[in-house]
Amino acid sequence: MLVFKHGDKECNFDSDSVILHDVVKALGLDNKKVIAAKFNDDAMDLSRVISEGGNVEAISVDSPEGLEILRHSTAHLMAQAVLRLYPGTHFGVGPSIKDGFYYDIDVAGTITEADLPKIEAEMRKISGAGEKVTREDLAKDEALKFFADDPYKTELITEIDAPTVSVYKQGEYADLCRGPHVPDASKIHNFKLLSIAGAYWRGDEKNKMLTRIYGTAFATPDELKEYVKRIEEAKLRDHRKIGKDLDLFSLHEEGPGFPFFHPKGMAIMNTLIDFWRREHVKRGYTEIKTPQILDRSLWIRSGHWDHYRDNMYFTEIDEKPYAIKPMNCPGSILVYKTQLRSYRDLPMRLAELGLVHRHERSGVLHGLMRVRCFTQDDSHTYITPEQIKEEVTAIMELDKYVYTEVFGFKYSVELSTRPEDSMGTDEQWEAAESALRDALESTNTPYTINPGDGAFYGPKIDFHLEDCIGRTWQCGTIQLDFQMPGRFDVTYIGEDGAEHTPVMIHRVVFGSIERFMGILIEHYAGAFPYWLAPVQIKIVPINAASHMDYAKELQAKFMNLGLRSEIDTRDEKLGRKIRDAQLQKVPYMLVVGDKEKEAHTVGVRERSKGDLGSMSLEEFKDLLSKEFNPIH
RNA sequence: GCCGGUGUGGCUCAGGGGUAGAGCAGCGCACUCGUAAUGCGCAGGCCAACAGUUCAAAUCUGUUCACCGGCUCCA
Repeated sequence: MLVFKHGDKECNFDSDSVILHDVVKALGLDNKKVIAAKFNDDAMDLSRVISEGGNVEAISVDSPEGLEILRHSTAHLMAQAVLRLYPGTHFGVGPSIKDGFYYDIDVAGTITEADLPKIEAEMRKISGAGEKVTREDLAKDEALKFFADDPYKTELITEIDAPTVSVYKQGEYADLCRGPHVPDASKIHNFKLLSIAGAYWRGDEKNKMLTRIYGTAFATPDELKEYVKRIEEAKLRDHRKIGKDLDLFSLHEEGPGFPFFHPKGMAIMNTLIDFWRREHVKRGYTEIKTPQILDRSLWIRSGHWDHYRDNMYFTEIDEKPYAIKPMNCPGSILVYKTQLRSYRDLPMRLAELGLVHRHERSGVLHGLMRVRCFTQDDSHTYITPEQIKEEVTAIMELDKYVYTEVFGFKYSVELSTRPEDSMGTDEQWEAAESALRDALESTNTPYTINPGDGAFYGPKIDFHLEDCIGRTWQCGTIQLDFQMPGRFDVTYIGEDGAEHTPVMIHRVVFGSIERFMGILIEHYAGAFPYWLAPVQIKIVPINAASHMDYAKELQAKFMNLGLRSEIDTRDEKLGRKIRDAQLQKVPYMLVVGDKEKEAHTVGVRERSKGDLGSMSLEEFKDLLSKEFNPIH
């Protein structure tokens, strides 16, 4: 007799084996949403035959686990449809991912986005027919025979470290797969194929490029609709579109990856820099500036020639080789070394807004997010080994303030360890890594480890901000460096009167100012908070002729106060001028007509609150002073 | 760099072997207007570049460049 339990419920079967679905039913757990079940914590198909007792739970399609199974099964459904439409297609891998699934396929000829509806229609046909999904366990050699004409599955099977593998079949399609899956295709209704792209087999660019089809599936039609809407909203926030609409920056064929900033984009960037400088002065930093182009020998000495050459640009001056800087550290070191330094000078925090150039492959360029030249809000901090923890903690504090309090981002922290291509000894790396770990743990900062992703000269703590679409962007980083100081004979005189080698911290907060702006544009959807808005106040005269003098008088006052204002000088109707100011996302619109001109007031309209009525200029300034503003 | 797609006036896009079109923006004129689009008119493009096929190319072919979606890489 087999005994099954779910919580305090129990059922018995007077047989040697039983189908899992029957157990689920007997325990009263079955309903239309159930697509799989857990037996002793292992997720399994409902059709699985069980020959021992144990704990059983139903997996519903609206649970995270169920959704993952649904999407995985949808990938199989798609594969079956593709096989019908494109016989002879071979299949790579087709997992479920965050927000959906993909399948990498090797198809004769090409599939384009225009073919997706056709594939989707075939999928609906199969789903409508309720194609059964069945599982079979095969010994490895049987499986190899079964998939003999499929090079991808053969490669996968060979690497599996188990005597048997499972194969899922639905109609003419069969796939090597761990499962579990929905019992039949009729469980799959709410799906959509999204896009098509190339992807290397097993993610290795040395391998063949397969065709990847992305899609998604949800438990309910509403959730699918919601998701599609979210993608469309994300498109509206695209910083490349908003950057054009709000006249912030542009990109040109003449300089791919080298963004051009327009006056309004510079207003934002300069405000960010203003904020950055104030914050750094408060925290004991001083600022330097080092050249764009430096002798190649410097880059050989720093190790960049050996480890970073492929990303660098080179040039020649008077027949001598030079390099365009991809990082600011060697320049900073030259500044440090201009004097003999004492332990009393440390920590020495040399900040630099350095414009660096890095060669990026053409296919990766993306608006402001991925460019070939950008400004790092860098600092190189020279400390004694004893100061590591305190200094790293202080930087983490700065990051937290900037990310959450000023900009309202969520972020996560990663510790990246030694990469393959790196310099230094194991002991140095171990010491550096444990110093960073210590700083993270003593501040109770949750973090994950990203093995092998450190810089070539040291491990790092990375800060990942989450944007409106849930994408994460690496911004801040804190890198511990035991290499450069030694390479450049950087020293300080200790209390003991002897020469010592300082530890160097490389760190950025914004990361790249250009990219940070891109993230902010998407984060705010162009509606920058008052302190950052490129145009803070739009003055809207009701009548272009008779109210212009007053409008100009107001603007002069705002200019004096250092506020960014514009007058709409067009001979248009008021409604039109308001609409355009709204579309430009200007925080405050000041309507001025006869009434205001006479009473020396302004009609205030706030972009999200609407008309606030007339008030004196003093009252309006008072209103502005209540706005969040970290540079006051 | 790789795979696929795209490239037409400032912007968004239609057209597609017979010599280029719309809406918005711009300019002009009229209206002088109170919180999300006033009307009429004018002007603006060697259809990404270069080669080729053709009597004829924006349209077909090839190459290059840029952009878009991914992959790999990355701040």
